[in-house]
Amino acid sequence: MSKWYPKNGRVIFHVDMNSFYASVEMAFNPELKGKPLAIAGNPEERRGIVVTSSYEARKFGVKTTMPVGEARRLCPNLLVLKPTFERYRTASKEMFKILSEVTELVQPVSIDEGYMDITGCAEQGAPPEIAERIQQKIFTELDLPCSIGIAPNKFLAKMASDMKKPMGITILRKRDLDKKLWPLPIEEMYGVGEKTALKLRKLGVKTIGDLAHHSVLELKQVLGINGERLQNRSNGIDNREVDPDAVHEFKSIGTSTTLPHDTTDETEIRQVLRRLSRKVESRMNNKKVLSRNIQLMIRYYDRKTVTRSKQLHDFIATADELYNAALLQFDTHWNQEPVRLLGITAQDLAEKSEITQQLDLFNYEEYAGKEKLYKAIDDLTEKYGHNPFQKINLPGDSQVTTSFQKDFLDDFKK
DNA sequence: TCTGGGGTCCTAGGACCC
DNA sequence: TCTGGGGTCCTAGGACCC
Repeated sequence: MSKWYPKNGRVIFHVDMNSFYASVEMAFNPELKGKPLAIAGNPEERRGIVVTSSYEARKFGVKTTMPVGEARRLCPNLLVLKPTFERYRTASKEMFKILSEVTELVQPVSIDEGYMDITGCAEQGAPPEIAERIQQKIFTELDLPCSIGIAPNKFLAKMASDMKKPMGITILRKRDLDKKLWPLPIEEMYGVGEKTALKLRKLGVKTIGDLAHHSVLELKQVLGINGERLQNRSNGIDNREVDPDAVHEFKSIGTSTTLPHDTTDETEIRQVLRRLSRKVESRMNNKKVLSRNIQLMIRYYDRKTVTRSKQLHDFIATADELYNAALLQFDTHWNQEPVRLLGITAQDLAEKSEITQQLDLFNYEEYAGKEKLYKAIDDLTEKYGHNPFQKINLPGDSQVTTSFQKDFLDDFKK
């Protein structure tokens, strides 16, 4: 047992669902099983790229991000379904529930993958046995295949889960690096994308092993701090912890849409911005957050993309406020060329409850029962769709309390 | 056949302050 | 007459991931 649970080390799992969206659709409709299937948007709306495909489709060369037209050409019998995110979210929740039964140290990283730290799970058996049980449970209860990587840290676990698919379980120990990790082409390393791979190739780095043994000085010159980090990873060094709370600490909420056709029509553009604002508003409401920095993204007909953001004086959350902030950015920065995509992202987020507590800065304790006050504010927020008090929440704010707010607070004075 | 939509992290320059 | 060094905030954009 000590062989599996070292005194000075960790045992990390990376659980990766195999072709998740396609597998969920197959679980939902078993008639799809065994058939070449792709999940993709609507080509008429220019959203027609493959998001996920079944292994049967992959045999024909169908790949993620491939336009549907090309996928159909490669695989004439391809079945194409639009994504049904509700199903995926439900399946995802069930999957993570199964992981949580093993340990609470589960960190979801996306809808279909997550890390687990099972260092303290010795009494549940050896790691490969635990992995096997998890895999079987997800398969029998949810009808979904997954691969699991077992390693002493996140990076190696991630690389391991990729090595055998579908339904693989792969152990990657430090002593296996030279045989299992280092021979892989540099492009397959997690964290190395197109640009970085190109730079590394220029340095003569062709494999992960080359990276592990390259001059760190040169790597830092070309890639900055990332060069050193990537080299550490390639040598199996990664101290990042499995953080179950990370999933709650989101930093931005954004939405974007590719227009059915490029446009310079400002009426149309405003309508789209309205729609995006409402969507961001509703997602912010769900997460009970406010934002103080709104970013507008414009992608032009030639795919050139600009982002323009602005730090605001107040925290905002309503669709109107989001729209106004986004429109201001648009009017200021649009270069009159045809627009292909628009996006609005709320950044610099803060929890509503924390902002409400800033009322304390204004010594509103003088008002009867804080809890009662907060309750009343919540009721008003519910009624109006936004917190009518947010404008007085920040110190140094030139905006004064409105008469409505004054009256309200006066009502609460003893 | 042209390339979606959701994110995170990092860098770099300018403004501003001490 | 010629300007250091450190720090933070803001903005824009790049790279990467699923």
